[in-house]
Amino acid sequence: MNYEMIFKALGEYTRIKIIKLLAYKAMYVCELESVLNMSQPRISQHLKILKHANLVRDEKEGQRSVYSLNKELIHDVFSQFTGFLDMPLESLSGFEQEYERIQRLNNDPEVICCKNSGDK
Amino acid sequence: MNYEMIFKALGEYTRIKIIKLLAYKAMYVCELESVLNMSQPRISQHLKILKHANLVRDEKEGQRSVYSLNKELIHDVFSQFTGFLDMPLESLSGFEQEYERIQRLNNDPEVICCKNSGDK
DNA sequence: TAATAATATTATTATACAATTATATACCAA
DNA sequence: TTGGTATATAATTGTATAATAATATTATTA
Repeated sequence: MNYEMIFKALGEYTRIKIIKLLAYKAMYVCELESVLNMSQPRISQHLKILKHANLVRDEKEGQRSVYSLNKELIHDVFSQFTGFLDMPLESLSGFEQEYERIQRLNNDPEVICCKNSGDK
Repeated sequence: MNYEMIFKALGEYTRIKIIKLLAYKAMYVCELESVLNMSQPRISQHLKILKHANLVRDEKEGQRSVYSLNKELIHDVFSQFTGFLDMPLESLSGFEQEYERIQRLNNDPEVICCKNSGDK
């Protein structure tokens, strides 16, 4: 689960509006266009970003595309990120070096940083 | 609750690392600096963004600052955003025009968009 | 098959963001 | 009160992102 990509996709006003509308109901691009009163390329490009983050799905219907919200992913990313924060550091891939450096800090705070009185 | 600001703050790799470390324990800037092995201004600037989003708090301790994670906000933003998605459109401030345009679409699909056969 | 509709993609431009370097501020200790 | 430590801010540069305008692609229909 790529938190950075998903939160980045969520962190933009136009995309939040699109997500909210798709939460209401699945829509064609042209419907989003009229409802949001925004240009078609603008909508399409934001939909592309949301799709890459797996936040929406699309289905071809002739010449149209119906976009729908992937609510499960939103639920999952929230619960998994909460779990990620609660997980012990030493068991997290991607934090090996950080965990090592924290251990070194715990053992010998003077050497690494905060030269004066290493205890808070 | 400013979803855009909060999700944007969450959507960056360095900040995710900082958040994870602060979830482990509150830390000084200089500790984050050594643990993440990143420059001090880089850390400080990301902390500033996180603080503006209310994701972290800081407390002065002499010349140092202890930063700690605001876990409640993370929990709140997740649950409130889920609620936001489930909320009926008509009761949402900021979606008045969109709601109106959707109603118009429902009444007369031909006029607004998707010229050919307005039903999916 | 020509014309149009719906969507996607590309090019361009302007703005936002991240990282670095340099500097400033505040606190502490000798 | 001088020197050093911890943090913050400012200036700069490079990259990423968003919006628009223009074009391409695909499906539909006349």
